[in-house]
Amino acid sequence: MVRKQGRPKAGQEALTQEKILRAALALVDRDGVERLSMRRLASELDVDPMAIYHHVASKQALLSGIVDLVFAELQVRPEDGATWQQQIEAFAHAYRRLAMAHPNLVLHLITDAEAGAGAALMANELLYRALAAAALSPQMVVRAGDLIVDFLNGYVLGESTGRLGQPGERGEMLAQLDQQPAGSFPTLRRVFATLRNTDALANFDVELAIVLAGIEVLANRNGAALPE
Amino acid sequence: MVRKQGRPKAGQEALTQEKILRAALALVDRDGVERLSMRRLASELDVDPMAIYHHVASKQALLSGIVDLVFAELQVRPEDGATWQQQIEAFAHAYRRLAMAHPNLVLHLITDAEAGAGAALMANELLYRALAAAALSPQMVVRAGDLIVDFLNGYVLGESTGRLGQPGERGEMLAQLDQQPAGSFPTLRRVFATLRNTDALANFDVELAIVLAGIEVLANRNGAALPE
DNA sequence: ACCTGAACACCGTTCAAGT
DNA sequence: ACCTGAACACCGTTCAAGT
Repeated sequence: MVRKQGRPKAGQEALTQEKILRAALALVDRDGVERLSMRRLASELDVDPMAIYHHVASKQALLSGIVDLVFAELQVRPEDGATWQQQIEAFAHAYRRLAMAHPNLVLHLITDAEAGAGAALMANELLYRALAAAALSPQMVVRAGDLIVDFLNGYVLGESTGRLGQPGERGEMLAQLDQQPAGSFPTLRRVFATLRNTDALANFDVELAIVLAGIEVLANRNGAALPE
Repeated sequence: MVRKQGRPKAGQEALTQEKILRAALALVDRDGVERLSMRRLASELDVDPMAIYHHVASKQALLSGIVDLVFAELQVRPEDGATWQQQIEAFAHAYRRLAMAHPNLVLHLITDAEAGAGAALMANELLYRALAAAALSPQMVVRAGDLIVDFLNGYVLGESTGRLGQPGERGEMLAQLDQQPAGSFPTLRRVFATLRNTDALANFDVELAIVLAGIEVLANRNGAALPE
């Protein structure tokens, strides 16, 4: 329990920002953001709590650093022969995979805008390239891009907070519904009646397909494409 | 600063759950969720911090209570002559209005699934009724409903965290872009070049319209509607 | 029954002091 | 230059004590 004071001698590993961020990410992945504290992190690193402040400015900066770290993993290799729909699907899947690799961080991933800003740039470049290939006007490229990002954020947020617990079950909602007076919420009952014990499945892909279909409609309806 | 101890006499207003929740919501609306603490709330109510625990079980329960309170305000009057698109638009606008009335709470509104569960039931009933009217199969009603909710959540989250600060400016992103080496992010530059100083506008409605167009495509493509 | 006040086990962060 | 340790101003929550 006794630690050396002062600068570590050669041979001892020094504390670095990278090492701090990695440890913090591991802690968040394991226990959740709310269990991340400077003091816990320090004890994880076997270091005085205040040592961390020499490498990161504040807890806020620590979290942004983790977000950056995770966003840096986002890589979509642009396939050349792919249609614009396939490009967007590839991006969407990469984004979802990234988010679900760190479910406890999803809220911050989505929310901490100025962290991941660099990654956001790359993400939008990919997205806009695909949308421009769909022959949308610049205005519509931006709107369609925003829509896709909004949808993705909403989806991964729902998924990470366990909106639907397990395949097939729509847990809380069905439970709630069963407590309501008979005759209330008729449409809900009708829909779920035909759905109970239906396997839940590629919801993500279906929702994305609807969005893409909507964008396609707009593309066909809309003359002014991006100038080359 | 000296307060009476024990049960308040007749004539003095007693502390109630309702009063606590209202004060907490006001505090959140004014200062943000992160400034909400039991102790601050108590001092706002001119009461010992621990008095609150007699009416709400924990801070978590307090937050859920606020979320419930806000969701209870969500009311969409179903217009009879409306098309299913108009019904969904009405719902979407009501949801967005609700969220933007309490921007500091949006994250919890979206995230705290088991709070607002009752409101979620009503919301989904409205949504499903509209989608069933679009002649979608039960499976597709659920997917389309989820998509709309995902989109709405993603949108209001972005809007509440100031994704785009003010009309016309895409602040952070443009700033970031200007710092990058020339030639990088070609599509982004091309899109924004034709967009700078274009007024930002009814983005929400455009994004929603794309979603509705996508759902319409699916409705036409898909035979098995809900049985009456 | 309802409110109080001390206490416990935590926080993030500052700052002077060590090596 | 880098790490430590005490200190400050906070937290949420428990529990015994007041009226």
